Amino acid sequence: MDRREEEFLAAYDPRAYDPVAVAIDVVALTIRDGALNVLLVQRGAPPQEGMWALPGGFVKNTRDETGAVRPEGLDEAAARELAEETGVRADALERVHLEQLAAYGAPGRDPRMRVVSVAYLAFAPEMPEPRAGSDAADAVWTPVGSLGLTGTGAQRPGTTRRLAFDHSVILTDGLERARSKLEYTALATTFCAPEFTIPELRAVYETVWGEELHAGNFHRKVLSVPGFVESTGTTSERGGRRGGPRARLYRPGDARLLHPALLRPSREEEIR
Amino acid sequence: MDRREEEFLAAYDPRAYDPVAVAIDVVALTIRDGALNVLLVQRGAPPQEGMWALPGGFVKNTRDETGAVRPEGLDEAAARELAEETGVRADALERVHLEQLAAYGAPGRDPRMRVVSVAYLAFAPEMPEPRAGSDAADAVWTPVGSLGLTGTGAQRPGTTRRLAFDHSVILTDGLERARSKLEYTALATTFCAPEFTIPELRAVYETVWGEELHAGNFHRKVLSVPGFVESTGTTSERGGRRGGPRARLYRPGDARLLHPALLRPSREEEIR
DNA sequence: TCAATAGTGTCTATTAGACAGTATTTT
DNA sequence: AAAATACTGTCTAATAGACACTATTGA
Repeated sequence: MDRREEEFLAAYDPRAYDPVAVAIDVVALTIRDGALNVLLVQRGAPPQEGMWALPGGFVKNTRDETGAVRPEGLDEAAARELAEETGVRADALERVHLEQLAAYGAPGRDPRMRVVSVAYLAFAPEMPEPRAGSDAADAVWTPVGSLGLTGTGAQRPGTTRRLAFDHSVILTDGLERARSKLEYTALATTFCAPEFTIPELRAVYETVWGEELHAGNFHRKVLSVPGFVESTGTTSERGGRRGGPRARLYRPGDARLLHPALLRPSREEEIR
Repeated sequence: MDRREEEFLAAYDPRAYDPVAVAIDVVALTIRDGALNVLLVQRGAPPQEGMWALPGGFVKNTRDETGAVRPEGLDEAAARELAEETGVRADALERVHLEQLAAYGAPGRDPRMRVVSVAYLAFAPEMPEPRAGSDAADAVWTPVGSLGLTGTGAQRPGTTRRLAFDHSVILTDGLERARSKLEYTALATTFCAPEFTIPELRAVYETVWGEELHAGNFHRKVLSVPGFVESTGTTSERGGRRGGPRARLYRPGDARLLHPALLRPSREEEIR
Protein backbone atom coordinates (compact mmCIF):
# COMPACT_ATOMS: atom_id res chain seq x y z
CA MET A 1 0.00 0.00 0.00
CA ASP A 2 1.52 3.31 -1.05
CA ARG A 3 1.71 6.58 0.84
CA ARG A 4 -1.27 8.17 -0.89
CA GLU A 5 -3.45 5.18 -0.06
CA GLU A 6 -2.46 5.32 3.60
CA GLU A 7 -3.30 8.99 3.84
CA PHE A 8 -6.61 8.39 2.16
CA LEU A 9 -7.58 5.66 4.58
CA ALA A 10 -6.58 7.72 7.60
CA ALA A 11 -8.84 10.55 6.47
CA TYR A 12 -11.75 8.32 5.50
CA ASP A 13 -14.93 8.77 7.52
CA PRO A 14 -17.27 5.80 7.24
CA ARG A 15 -20.10 7.69 8.94
CA ALA A 16 -20.25 10.36 6.25
CA TYR A 17 -22.62 8.26 4.19
CA ASP A 18 -26.28 7.44 4.61
CA PRO A 19 -26.63 4.71 7.17
CA VAL A 20 -27.37 1.25 5.83
CA ALA A 21 -27.67 -1.92 7.82
CA VAL A 22 -26.87 -5.40 6.60
CA ALA A 23 -28.98 -8.21 7.95
CA ILE A 24 -28.98 -11.96 7.49
CA ASP A 25 -32.16 -13.98 7.15
CA VAL A 26 -32.24 -17.75 6.97
CA VAL A 27 -34.78 -19.90 5.18
CA ALA A 28 -34.22 -23.13 7.12
CA LEU A 29 -36.10 -26.08 5.67
CA THR A 30 -36.65 -29.53 7.09
CA ILE A 31 -39.14 -32.33 6.71
CA ARG A 32 -41.37 -33.20 9.67
CA ASP A 33 -44.28 -35.63 9.58
CA GLY A 34 -44.10 -35.87 5.83
CA ALA A 35 -44.44 -32.12 5.28
CA LEU A 36 -41.94 -29.43 4.35
CA ASN A 37 -41.36 -27.12 7.30
CA VAL A 38 -39.66 -23.76 7.63
CA LEU A 39 -38.22 -22.35 10.82
CA LEU A 40 -40.07 -19.22 11.94
CA VAL A 41 -39.62 -16.98 14.95
CA GLN A 42 -42.22 -14.71 16.46
CA ARG A 43 -40.86 -11.21 16.79
CA GLY A 44 -40.55 -10.23 20.44
CA ALA A 45 -39.74 -6.55 19.85
CA PRO A 46 -40.70 -3.78 17.41
CA PRO A 47 -40.87 -3.33 14.54
CA GLN A 48 -43.66 -5.72 13.57
CA GLU A 49 -43.75 -7.18 17.07
CA GLY A 50 -45.80 -10.34 17.27
CA MET A 51 -45.52 -11.17 13.59
CA TRP A 52 -43.68 -14.20 12.37
CA ALA A 53 -40.38 -13.89 10.58
CA LEU A 54 -37.45 -15.82 9.23
CA PRO A 55 -34.71 -16.19 11.82
CA GLY A 56 -32.03 -13.59 11.29
CA GLY A 57 -30.44 -10.45 12.56
CA PHE A 58 -27.90 -7.81 11.86
CA VAL A 59 -24.36 -8.72 10.98
CA LYS A 60 -22.18 -8.15 14.01
CA ASN A 61 -18.63 -7.91 15.06
CA THR A 62 -17.64 -11.00 16.99
CA ARG A 63 -14.77 -11.78 19.30
CA ASP A 64 -12.39 -14.52 18.27
CA GLU A 65 -10.53 -16.97 20.55
CA THR A 66 -8.10 -14.29 21.73
CA GLY A 67 -10.94 -11.89 22.55
CA ALA A 68 -10.11 -9.53 19.69
CA VAL A 69 -12.99 -7.90 17.88
CA ARG A 70 -13.31 -9.28 14.39
CA PRO A 71 -16.00 -8.64 11.82
CA GLU A 72 -18.07 -11.58 10.80
CA GLY A 73 -18.28 -13.09 7.32
CA LEU A 74 -21.74 -13.46 5.83
CA ASP A 75 -21.68 -17.26 5.82
CA GLU A 76 -20.45 -17.21 9.37
CA ALA A 77 -23.22 -14.87 10.45
CA ALA A 78 -25.83 -17.08 8.83
CA ALA A 79 -24.51 -20.15 10.65
CA ARG A 80 -24.53 -18.23 13.93
CA GLU A 81 -28.11 -17.03 13.46
CA LEU A 82 -29.26 -20.51 12.62
CA ALA A 83 -27.51 -21.99 15.66
CA GLU A 84 -28.87 -19.32 17.98
CA GLU A 85 -32.44 -19.63 16.82
CA THR A 86 -32.60 -23.39 16.63
CA GLY A 87 -30.64 -24.09 19.77
CA VAL A 88 -28.46 -26.61 18.00
CA ARG A 89 -24.79 -26.64 18.77
CA ALA A 90 -22.20 -26.07 16.09
CA ASP A 91 -21.38 -29.75 15.71
CA ALA A 92 -24.99 -30.57 14.83
CA LEU A 93 -24.83 -27.84 12.20
CA GLU A 94 -22.29 -29.91 10.33
CA ARG A 95 -25.05 -31.97 8.82
CA VAL A 96 -26.89 -28.85 7.68
CA HIS A 97 -26.38 -27.49 4.19
CA LEU A 98 -26.18 -23.70 4.11
CA GLU A 99 -25.91 -21.61 0.96
CA GLN A 100 -26.49 -18.03 0.05
CA LEU A 101 -29.85 -17.38 -1.57
CA ALA A 102 -29.98 -13.72 -2.62
CA ALA A 103 -29.81 -10.16 -1.35
CA TYR A 104 -32.96 -8.11 -0.80
CA GLY A 105 -32.76 -4.34 -0.67
CA ALA A 106 -36.01 -2.79 -1.82
CA PRO A 107 -36.45 0.67 -0.33
CA GLY A 108 -38.83 0.66 2.61
CA ARG A 109 -38.67 -3.06 3.25
CA ASP A 110 -37.75 -2.27 6.86
CA PRO A 111 -39.33 0.78 8.51
CA ARG A 112 -36.32 1.51 10.72
CA MET A 113 -33.79 2.39 8.07
CA ARG A 114 -32.29 1.20 4.87
CA VAL A 115 -31.70 -2.52 5.41
CA VAL A 116 -30.14 -4.83 2.88
CA SER A 117 -30.75 -8.41 3.84
CA VAL A 118 -28.64 -11.29 2.61
CA ALA A 119 -30.82 -14.39 2.69
CA TYR A 120 -29.48 -17.90 3.20
CA LEU A 121 -31.05 -21.24 2.48
CA ALA A 122 -30.56 -24.17 4.85
CA PHE A 123 -31.44 -27.84 4.38
CA ALA A 124 -31.61 -29.69 7.67
CA PRO A 125 -32.39 -33.26 8.67
CA GLU A 126 -35.04 -33.78 11.32
CA MET A 127 -34.16 -31.55 14.27
CA PRO A 128 -35.44 -31.01 17.79
CA GLU A 129 -38.13 -28.42 18.42
CA PRO A 130 -36.29 -25.07 18.48
CA ARG A 131 -36.04 -22.90 21.54
CA ALA A 132 -36.64 -19.19 21.14
CA GLY A 133 -33.49 -17.08 20.85
CA SER A 134 -32.80 -13.70 22.37
CA ASP A 135 -35.06 -11.42 20.28
CA ALA A 136 -37.78 -13.96 19.65
CA ALA A 137 -40.94 -14.60 21.63
CA ASP A 138 -41.23 -18.06 20.11
CA ALA A 139 -39.59 -20.27 17.50
CA VAL A 140 -41.29 -23.14 15.71
CA TRP A 141 -41.06 -25.36 12.68
CA THR A 142 -44.03 -24.43 10.50
CA PRO A 143 -45.43 -26.40 7.55
CA VAL A 144 -44.96 -24.16 4.53
CA GLY A 145 -48.34 -25.28 3.22
CA SER A 146 -50.00 -23.53 6.16
CA LEU A 147 -48.58 -20.14 5.17
CA GLY A 148 -50.85 -19.64 2.17
CA LEU A 149 -48.07 -18.57 -0.19
CA THR A 150 -49.06 -17.60 -3.70
CA GLY A 151 -46.79 -17.93 -6.67
CA THR A 152 -45.75 -14.30 -6.47
CA GLY A 153 -44.61 -14.37 -2.85
CA ALA A 154 -47.75 -12.87 -1.32
CA GLN A 155 -49.74 -14.58 1.43
CA ARG A 156 -53.38 -15.40 0.95
CA PRO A 157 -55.74 -13.41 3.19
CA GLY A 158 -56.82 -15.23 6.31
CA THR A 159 -53.53 -17.01 6.87
CA THR A 160 -52.92 -17.09 10.59
CA ARG A 161 -49.18 -16.66 10.61
CA ARG A 162 -48.47 -13.44 8.74
CA LEU A 163 -44.83 -12.99 7.81
CA ALA A 164 -43.05 -9.74 8.61
CA PHE A 165 -41.28 -7.44 6.15
CA ASP A 166 -40.80 -9.09 2.74
CA HIS A 167 -40.14 -12.50 4.24
CA SER A 168 -42.88 -14.23 2.28
CA VAL A 169 -41.05 -13.20 -0.90
CA ILE A 170 -37.74 -14.48 0.46
CA LEU A 171 -39.37 -17.75 1.51
CA THR A 172 -40.96 -18.18 -1.91
CA ASP A 173 -37.59 -17.66 -3.57
CA GLY A 174 -36.01 -20.13 -1.15
CA LEU A 175 -38.61 -22.78 -1.89
CA GLU A 176 -38.11 -22.43 -5.62
CA ARG A 177 -34.33 -22.67 -5.15
CA ALA A 178 -34.77 -25.77 -3.02
CA ARG A 179 -37.01 -27.46 -5.57
CA SER A 180 -34.57 -26.64 -8.30
CA LYS A 181 -31.52 -27.80 -6.34
CA LEU A 182 -33.00 -31.24 -5.81
CA GLU A 183 -33.04 -31.67 -9.56
CA TYR A 184 -29.37 -31.38 -10.25
CA THR A 185 -27.57 -31.78 -6.92
CA ALA A 186 -27.39 -34.57 -4.36
CA LEU A 187 -28.68 -32.28 -1.60
CA ALA A 188 -31.84 -34.28 -0.98
CA THR A 189 -29.73 -36.54 1.24
CA THR A 190 -29.15 -33.64 3.65
CA PHE A 191 -32.83 -33.89 4.63
CA CYS A 192 -32.29 -37.54 5.60
CA ALA A 193 -30.70 -39.35 8.51
CA PRO A 194 -27.09 -40.49 7.97
CA GLU A 195 -28.44 -43.77 6.65
CA PHE A 196 -31.63 -43.81 4.62
CA THR A 197 -33.65 -45.96 2.25
CA ILE A 198 -34.53 -45.14 -1.34
CA PRO A 199 -38.22 -44.79 -0.41
CA GLU A 200 -37.22 -42.28 2.27
CA LEU A 201 -35.24 -40.35 -0.30
CA ARG A 202 -38.22 -40.47 -2.62
CA ALA A 203 -40.38 -39.05 0.16
CA VAL A 204 -38.01 -36.06 0.33
CA TYR A 205 -38.45 -35.38 -3.37
CA GLU A 206 -42.19 -35.84 -3.20
CA THR A 207 -42.49 -33.52 -0.21
CA VAL A 208 -40.34 -30.72 -1.61
CA TRP A 209 -41.73 -30.94 -5.12
CA GLY A 210 -45.28 -31.49 -3.93
CA GLU A 211 -46.00 -34.31 -6.37
CA GLU A 212 -45.92 -38.07 -6.35
CA LEU A 213 -43.18 -39.92 -8.14
CA HIS A 214 -43.23 -43.35 -9.67
CA ALA A 215 -41.60 -45.60 -7.05
CA GLY A 216 -40.06 -48.12 -9.40
CA ASN A 217 -38.61 -45.64 -11.87
CA PHE A 218 -37.31 -43.41 -9.07
CA HIS A 219 -35.55 -46.34 -7.46
CA ARG A 220 -33.80 -47.39 -10.63
CA LYS A 221 -32.89 -43.83 -11.50
CA VAL A 222 -31.29 -43.01 -8.15
CA LEU A 223 -29.12 -46.12 -8.33
CA SER A 224 -28.12 -45.30 -11.91
CA VAL A 225 -26.68 -41.87 -11.05
CA PRO A 226 -23.00 -42.39 -10.21
CA GLY A 227 -22.12 -41.31 -6.68
CA PHE A 228 -25.60 -40.25 -5.58
CA VAL A 229 -25.96 -42.95 -2.94
CA GLU A 230 -23.70 -45.68 -1.61
CA SER A 231 -24.88 -49.00 -0.23
CA THR A 232 -24.33 -49.81 3.44
CA GLY A 233 -25.07 -53.50 2.95
CA THR A 234 -27.72 -53.39 5.67
CA THR A 235 -31.47 -53.14 5.61
CA SER A 236 -33.98 -51.14 7.61
CA GLU A 237 -35.52 -52.55 10.78
CA ARG A 238 -39.03 -52.48 9.51
CA GLY A 239 -40.81 -52.60 6.17
CA GLY A 240 -43.17 -49.89 4.92
CA ARG A 241 -45.74 -48.52 7.37
CA ARG A 242 -48.56 -50.46 5.83
CA GLY A 243 -46.63 -53.52 4.72
CA GLY A 244 -43.90 -54.40 2.28
CA PRO A 245 -40.39 -55.76 2.54
CA ARG A 246 -37.57 -54.11 4.46
CA ALA A 247 -35.73 -51.56 2.33
CA ARG A 248 -31.95 -51.50 1.92
CA LEU A 249 -30.02 -48.71 3.60
CA TYR A 250 -27.77 -46.23 1.81
CA ARG A 251 -25.36 -43.46 2.69
CA PRO A 252 -24.87 -40.21 0.74
CA GLY A 253 -22.35 -40.78 -2.07
CA ASP A 254 -19.53 -38.49 -3.14
CA ALA A 255 -21.35 -36.84 -6.06
CA ARG A 256 -22.24 -33.17 -5.66
CA LEU A 257 -23.98 -32.84 -9.01
CA LEU A 258 -26.34 -35.43 -10.42
CA HIS A 259 -25.71 -36.67 -13.92
CA PRO A 260 -28.12 -37.30 -15.41
CA ALA A 261 -30.31 -34.94 -13.38
CA LEU A 262 -33.65 -35.88 -11.81
CA LEU A 263 -36.01 -33.44 -13.45
CA ARG A 264 -39.39 -32.47 -12.05
CA PRO A 265 -42.16 -34.08 -14.06
CA SER A 266 -44.48 -31.09 -14.42
CA ARG A 267 -42.52 -28.04 -15.46
CA GLU A 268 -44.19 -27.57 -18.80
CA GLU A 269 -46.19 -24.54 -17.65
CA GLU A 270 -43.31 -22.46 -16.35
CA ILE A 271 -41.15 -22.67 -19.43
CA ARG A 272 -42.46 -19.57 -21.16
CA MET B 1 -48.90 0.46 12.94
CA ASP B 2 -49.67 0.62 16.64
CA ARG B 3 -48.62 3.18 19.20
CA ARG B 4 -45.74 1.17 20.57
CA GLU B 5 -44.26 0.67 17.10
CA GLU B 6 -44.44 4.42 16.39
CA GLU B 7 -42.65 5.25 19.61
CA PHE B 8 -39.99 2.69 18.87
CA LEU B 9 -39.29 4.07 15.42
CA ALA B 10 -39.11 7.63 16.69
CA ALA B 11 -36.48 6.63 19.24
CA TYR B 12 -34.50 4.45 16.84
CA ASP B 13 -30.97 5.64 16.06
CA PRO B 14 -29.57 4.07 12.90
CA ARG B 15 -26.08 5.39 13.65
CA ALA B 16 -25.80 3.43 16.86
CA TYR B 17 -24.48 0.39 14.99
CA ASP B 18 -21.17 -0.37 13.37
CA PRO B 19 -21.03 1.36 10.03
CA VAL B 20 -21.49 -0.86 7.00
CA ALA B 21 -21.61 0.18 3.38
CA VAL B 22 -23.50 -1.56 0.62
CA ALA B 23 -21.96 -1.50 -2.81
CA ILE B 24 -23.02 -2.82 -6.20
CA ASP B 25 -20.60 -4.43 -8.61
CA VAL B 26 -21.52 -5.50 -12.12
CA VAL B 27 -20.01 -8.35 -14.12
CA ALA B 28 -21.00 -7.14 -17.59
CA LEU B 29 -20.24 -9.67 -20.32
CA THR B 30 -20.32 -9.28 -24.06
CA ILE B 31 -18.76 -10.94 -27.07
CA ARG B 32 -16.31 -8.96 -29.16
CA ASP B 33 -14.17 -10.35 -31.97
CA GLY B 34 -15.15 -13.89 -31.07
CA ALA B 35 -13.97 -13.60 -27.46
CA LEU B 36 -15.84 -13.21 -24.20
CA ASN B 37 -15.21 -9.74 -22.79
CA VAL B 38 -15.90 -8.21 -19.40
CA LEU B 39 -16.28 -4.51 -18.70
CA LEU B 40 -13.51 -3.20 -16.45
CA VAL B 41 -12.77 0.25 -15.11
CA GLN B 42 -9.43 1.53 -13.93
CA ARG B 43 -9.76 3.01 -10.49
CA GLY B 44 -9.08 6.74 -10.53
CA ALA B 45 -9.03 7.24 -6.76
CA PRO B 46 -7.88 5.36 -3.67
CA PRO B 47 -8.16 2.75 -2.44
CA GLN B 48 -6.36 0.52 -4.94
CA GLU B 49 -5.95 3.45 -7.32
CA GLY B 50 -4.78 2.38 -10.77
CA MET B 51 -5.97 -1.18 -10.43
CA TRP B 52 -8.74 -2.56 -12.59
CA ALA B 53 -12.13 -3.32 -11.12
CA LEU B 54 -15.66 -4.28 -11.98
CA PRO B 55 -17.84 -1.23 -12.53
CA GLY B 56 -19.79 -0.42 -9.42
CA GLY B 57 -20.24 1.91 -6.53
CA PHE B 58 -22.12 2.54 -3.35
CA VAL B 59 -25.87 2.41 -3.26
CA LYS B 60 -27.19 5.94 -3.14
CA ASN B 61 -30.32 7.89 -2.51
CA THR B 62 -31.70 9.24 -5.75
CA ARG B 63 -34.21 11.96 -6.52
CA ASP B 64 -37.36 10.94 -8.31
CA GLU B 65 -39.33 13.00 -10.88
CA THR B 66 -40.70 15.33 -8.22
CA GLY B 67 -37.25 15.96 -6.79
CA ALA B 68 -37.92 14.02 -3.59
CA VAL B 69 -35.09 11.98 -2.14
CA ARG B 70 -35.83 8.30 -2.51
CA PRO B 71 -33.58 5.36 -1.76
CA GLU B 72 -32.58 3.20 -4.64
CA GLY B 73 -33.47 -0.46 -5.10
CA LEU B 74 -30.59 -2.84 -5.71
CA ASP B 75 -31.62 -3.74 -9.26
CA GLU B 76 -32.08 -0.06 -10.00
CA ALA B 77 -28.63 0.78 -8.66
CA ALA B 78 -27.06 -1.94 -10.79
CA ALA B 79 -28.72 -0.61 -13.94
CA ARG B 80 -27.56 2.91 -13.07
CA GLU B 81 -23.96 1.83 -12.51
CA LEU B 82 -23.93 -0.06 -15.77
CA ALA B 83 -25.36 2.88 -17.68
CA GLU B 84 -22.93 5.33 -16.11
CA GLU B 85 -19.85 3.25 -16.78
CA THR B 86 -20.71 2.15 -20.29
CA GLY B 87 -22.14 5.43 -21.46
CA VAL B 88 -25.21 3.75 -22.88
CA ARG B 89 -28.54 5.40 -22.38
CA ALA B 90 -31.39 3.68 -20.59
CA ASP B 91 -33.18 2.68 -23.79
CA ALA B 92 -30.15 0.74 -25.01
CA LEU B 93 -30.11 -1.03 -21.67
CA GLU B 94 -33.42 -2.64 -22.57
CA ARG B 95 -31.62 -5.24 -24.60
CA VAL B 96 -29.28 -6.05 -21.71
CA HIS B 97 -30.11 -8.88 -19.34
CA LEU B 98 -29.34 -8.01 -15.72
CA GLU B 99 -29.69 -10.40 -12.80
CA GLN B 100 -28.39 -10.57 -9.28
CA LEU B 101 -25.35 -12.80 -8.85
CA ALA B 102 -24.51 -12.94 -5.15
CA ALA B 103 -23.50 -10.88 -2.13
CA TYR B 104 -19.90 -10.70 -0.99
CA GLY B 105 -19.10 -9.67 2.54
CA ALA B 106 -15.85 -11.19 3.70
CA PRO B 107 -14.25 -9.11 6.45
CA GLY B 108 -11.44 -6.98 5.12
CA ARG B 109 -12.43 -7.19 1.48
CA ASP B 110 -12.38 -3.41 1.37
CA PRO B 111 -9.75 -1.55 3.44
CA ARG B 112 -11.97 1.46 4.09
CA MET B 113 -14.66 -0.16 6.17
CA ARG B 114 -17.04 -3.05 6.25
CA VAL B 115 -18.42 -3.26 2.72
CA VAL B 116 -20.99 -5.77 1.59
CA SER B 117 -21.15 -5.85 -2.17
CA VAL B 118 -24.12 -7.13 -4.11
CA ALA B 119 -22.84 -8.35 -7.46
CA TYR B 120 -24.91 -8.35 -10.64
CA LEU B 121 -24.41 -10.22 -13.87
CA ALA B 122 -25.17 -8.56 -17.21
CA PHE B 123 -25.37 -10.08 -20.69
CA ALA B 124 -25.03 -7.48 -23.42
CA PRO B 125 -25.01 -7.57 -27.21
CA GLU B 126 -22.09 -5.89 -28.96
CA MET B 127 -21.79 -2.38 -27.54
CA PRO B 128 -19.75 0.73 -28.28
CA GLU B 129 -16.43 1.23 -26.54
CA PRO B 130 -17.32 2.53 -23.07
CA ARG B 131 -16.39 6.00 -21.87
CA ALA B 132 -14.93 6.29 -18.40
CA GLY B 133 -17.43 7.34 -15.73
CA SER B 134 -16.93 9.72 -12.83
CA ASP B 135 -14.61 7.73 -10.55
CA ALA B 136 -12.81 5.82 -13.28
CA ALA B 137 -9.61 6.73 -15.07
CA ASP B 138 -10.52 4.42 -17.92
CA ALA B 139 -13.16 1.88 -18.94
CA VAL B 140 -12.62 -0.91 -21.44
CA TRP B 141 -14.00 -4.20 -22.62
CA THR B 142 -11.38 -6.80 -21.71
CA PRO B 143 -11.13 -10.39 -22.97
CA VAL B 144 -11.61 -12.57 -19.91
CA GLY B 145 -8.96 -14.93 -21.22
CA SER B 146 -6.35 -12.19 -20.76
CA LEU B 147 -7.03 -11.94 -17.02
CA GLY B 148 -5.37 -15.24 -16.13
CA LEU B 149 -8.17 -16.48 -13.92
CA THR B 150 -7.66 -19.80 -12.20
CA GLY B 151 -10.49 -22.07 -11.21
CA THR B 152 -10.50 -20.75 -7.66
CA GLY B 153 -10.88 -17.10 -8.54
CA ALA B 154 -7.23 -16.13 -8.18
CA GLN B 155 -5.23 -14.46 -10.95
CA ARG B 156 -2.09 -16.05 -12.29
CA PRO B 157 1.08 -14.07 -11.53
CA GLY B 158 2.26 -11.86 -14.37
CA THR B 159 -1.22 -10.89 -15.53
CA THR B 160 -1.07 -7.26 -16.56
CA ARG B 161 -4.51 -6.18 -15.44
CA ARG B 162 -4.72 -7.02 -11.76
CA LEU B 163 -8.23 -6.85 -10.35
CA ALA B 164 -8.92 -4.89 -7.18
CA PHE B 165 -10.49 -6.20 -3.97
CA ASP B 166 -12.05 -9.66 -4.46
CA HIS B 167 -13.24 -8.86 -7.95
CA SER B 168 -11.48 -11.81 -9.54
CA VAL B 169 -13.57 -14.08 -7.32
CA ILE B 170 -16.77 -12.26 -8.27
CA LEU B 171 -15.86 -12.45 -11.94
CA THR B 172 -15.13 -16.17 -11.67
CA ASP B 173 -18.51 -16.75 -10.05
CA GLY B 174 -20.17 -14.64 -12.74
CA LEU B 175 -18.53 -16.62 -15.52
CA GLU B 176 -19.67 -19.91 -14.05
CA ARG B 177 -23.19 -18.56 -13.66
CA ALA B 178 -23.15 -17.38 -17.29
CA ARG B 179 -21.97 -20.76 -18.55
CA SER B 180 -24.62 -22.50 -16.53
CA LYS B 181 -27.41 -20.13 -17.59
CA LEU B 182 -26.78 -20.83 -21.26
CA GLU B 183 -27.59 -24.46 -20.58
CA TYR B 184 -31.14 -24.10 -19.40
CA THR B 185 -32.27 -20.59 -20.40
CA ALA B 186 -32.65 -18.81 -23.72
CA LEU B 187 -30.30 -16.01 -22.62
CA ALA B 188 -27.68 -16.73 -25.28
CA THR B 189 -29.81 -14.64 -27.62
CA THR B 190 -29.17 -11.53 -25.51
CA PHE B 191 -25.55 -11.63 -26.73
CA CYS B 192 -26.79 -11.46 -30.33
CA ALA B 193 -28.18 -8.74 -32.56
CA PRO B 194 -32.00 -8.60 -32.80
CA GLU B 195 -31.81 -10.97 -35.76
CA PHE B 196 -29.20 -13.70 -35.83
CA THR B 197 -28.30 -16.95 -37.52
CA ILE B 198 -27.97 -20.35 -35.89
CA PRO B 199 -24.21 -20.36 -36.53
CA GLU B 200 -23.98 -16.98 -34.77
CA LEU B 201 -25.89 -18.41 -31.83
CA ARG B 202 -23.55 -21.39 -31.84
CA ALA B 203 -20.59 -19.02 -31.71
CA VAL B 204 -22.04 -17.52 -28.52
CA TYR B 205 -22.19 -20.94 -26.88
CA GLU B 206 -18.71 -21.86 -28.09
CA THR B 207 -17.26 -18.59 -26.84
CA VAL B 208 -18.87 -18.67 -23.41
CA TRP B 209 -18.29 -22.37 -22.86
CA GLY B 210 -14.84 -22.33 -24.41
CA GLU B 211 -15.36 -25.44 -26.48
CA GLU B 212 -16.38 -26.30 -30.00
CA LEU B 213 -19.80 -27.72 -30.67
CA HIS B 214 -20.93 -29.98 -33.47
CA ALA B 215 -22.51 -27.63 -36.03
CA GLY B 216 -25.08 -30.05 -37.41
CA ASN B 217 -26.31 -31.40 -34.10
CA PHE B 218 -26.42 -27.91 -32.57
CA HIS B 219 -28.52 -26.64 -35.44
CA ARG B 220 -31.07 -29.40 -35.17
CA LYS B 221 -31.20 -29.14 -31.39
CA VAL B 222 -31.85 -25.39 -31.30
CA LEU B 223 -34.71 -25.73 -33.75
CA SER B 224 -36.16 -28.63 -31.76
CA VAL B 225 -36.49 -26.64 -28.51
CA PRO B 226 -39.93 -25.02 -28.52
CA GLY B 227 -39.80 -21.23 -28.35
CA PHE B 228 -36.03 -20.84 -28.37
CA VAL B 229 -35.86 -19.08 -31.75
CA GLU B 230 -38.42 -17.92 -34.26
CA SER B 231 -37.86 -17.73 -37.99
CA THR B 232 -37.87 -14.35 -39.72
CA GLY B 233 -38.20 -15.87 -43.17
CA THR B 234 -35.14 -13.99 -44.38
CA THR B 235 -31.52 -14.99 -44.85
CA SER B 236 -28.24 -13.29 -44.04
CA GLU B 237 -26.54 -11.05 -46.57
CA ARG B 238 -23.44 -13.15 -46.82
CA GLY B 239 -22.45 -16.76 -46.34
CA GLY B 240 -19.78 -17.90 -43.90
CA ARG B 241 -16.52 -15.94 -43.81
CA ARG B 242 -14.63 -18.56 -45.76
CA GLY B 243 -17.46 -19.84 -47.92
CA GLY B 244 -20.73 -21.62 -47.48
CA PRO B 245 -24.38 -20.81 -48.10
CA ARG B 246 -26.22 -17.87 -46.57
CA ALA B 247 -27.76 -18.78 -43.22
CA ARG B 248 -31.38 -18.16 -42.31
CA LEU B 249 -32.16 -15.40 -39.83
CA TYR B 250 -34.03 -15.91 -36.55
CA ARG B 251 -35.41 -13.80 -33.72
CA PRO B 252 -35.47 -14.72 -30.03
CA GLY B 253 -38.55 -16.84 -29.27
CA ASP B 254 -40.84 -16.57 -26.26
CA ALA B 255 -39.28 -19.37 -24.21
CA ARG B 256 -37.42 -18.36 -21.06
CA LEU B 257 -36.35 -21.86 -20.11
CA LEU B 258 -35.03 -24.43 -22.57
CA HIS B 259 -36.62 -27.84 -22.57
CA PRO B 260 -34.82 -29.99 -23.21
CA ALA B 261 -31.74 -28.11 -22.01
CA LEU B 262 -28.52 -27.73 -24.00
CA LEU B 263 -25.98 -29.32 -21.70
CA ARG B 264 -22.26 -28.63 -21.82
CA PRO B 265 -20.44 -31.61 -23.29
CA SER B 266 -17.55 -31.82 -20.83
CA ARG B 267 -18.84 -31.55 -17.31
CA GLU B 268 -17.79 -35.03 -16.23
CA GLU B 269 -14.90 -33.74 -14.12
CA GLU B 270 -16.83 -31.26 -12.03
CA ILE B 271 -19.54 -33.62 -10.92
CA ARG B 272 -17.85 -34.84 -7.75
C1' DT C 1 -55.29 -63.62 4.27
C1' DC C 2 -55.00 -59.20 2.18
C1' DA C 3 -53.13 -54.96 1.04
C1' DA C 4 -49.20 -52.31 0.67
C1' DT C 5 -44.61 -51.87 -0.54
C1' DA C 6 -39.42 -52.83 -2.27
C1' DG C 7 -37.23 -53.90 -6.01
C1' DT C 8 -36.62 -55.70 -10.92
C1' DG C 9 -37.80 -56.55 -15.85
C1' DT C 10 -39.46 -54.92 -20.18
C1' DC C 11 -41.17 -52.05 -23.66
C1' DT C 12 -41.60 -47.50 -26.10
C1' DA C 13 -40.78 -42.73 -27.08
C1' DT C 14 -37.47 -39.15 -26.74
C1' DT C 15 -32.98 -37.37 -26.88
C1' DA C 16 -27.72 -36.91 -27.51
C1' DG C 17 -24.22 -37.49 -30.42
C1' DA C 18 -21.49 -39.50 -34.25
C1' DC C 19 -21.19 -39.48 -39.03
C1' DA C 20 -22.38 -38.86 -43.81
C1' DG C 21 -24.15 -36.29 -47.62
C1' DT C 22 -25.88 -32.28 -50.53
C1' DA C 23 -26.34 -27.63 -51.86
C1' DT C 24 -24.44 -23.03 -51.66
C1' DT C 25 -21.22 -19.70 -51.05
C1' DT C 26 -16.27 -17.32 -50.76
C1' DT C 27 -11.60 -17.22 -52.23
C1' DA D 1 -11.65 -25.23 -58.87
C1' DA D 2 -11.22 -25.83 -54.05
C1' DA D 3 -12.42 -25.24 -49.52
C1' DA D 4 -15.60 -23.98 -46.22
C1' DT D 5 -20.02 -23.90 -44.51
C1' DA D 6 -25.44 -24.43 -43.80
C1' DC D 7 -28.35 -27.66 -43.26
C1' DT D 8 -30.55 -32.45 -43.47
C1' DG D 9 -30.61 -37.52 -43.04
C1' DT D 10 -29.53 -41.64 -40.54
C1' DC D 11 -27.88 -44.58 -37.18
C1' DT D 12 -26.72 -45.89 -32.25
C1' DA D 13 -26.60 -45.40 -27.37
C1' DA D 14 -28.56 -43.40 -23.39
C1' DT D 15 -32.51 -41.99 -20.95
C1' DA D 16 -37.46 -41.15 -19.27
C1' DG D 17 -41.52 -43.06 -18.28
C1' DA D 18 -45.32 -46.48 -18.48
C1' DC D 19 -46.55 -50.90 -17.04
C1' DA D 20 -46.10 -55.45 -15.19
C1' DC D 21 -44.35 -58.77 -12.02
C1' DT D 22 -42.34 -61.07 -7.78
C1' DA D 23 -41.12 -61.24 -3.08
C1' DT D 24 -41.69 -59.60 1.51
C1' DT D 25 -43.75 -57.42 5.08
C1' DG D 26 -47.64 -55.29 8.46
C1' DA D 27 -52.27 -55.46 9.85
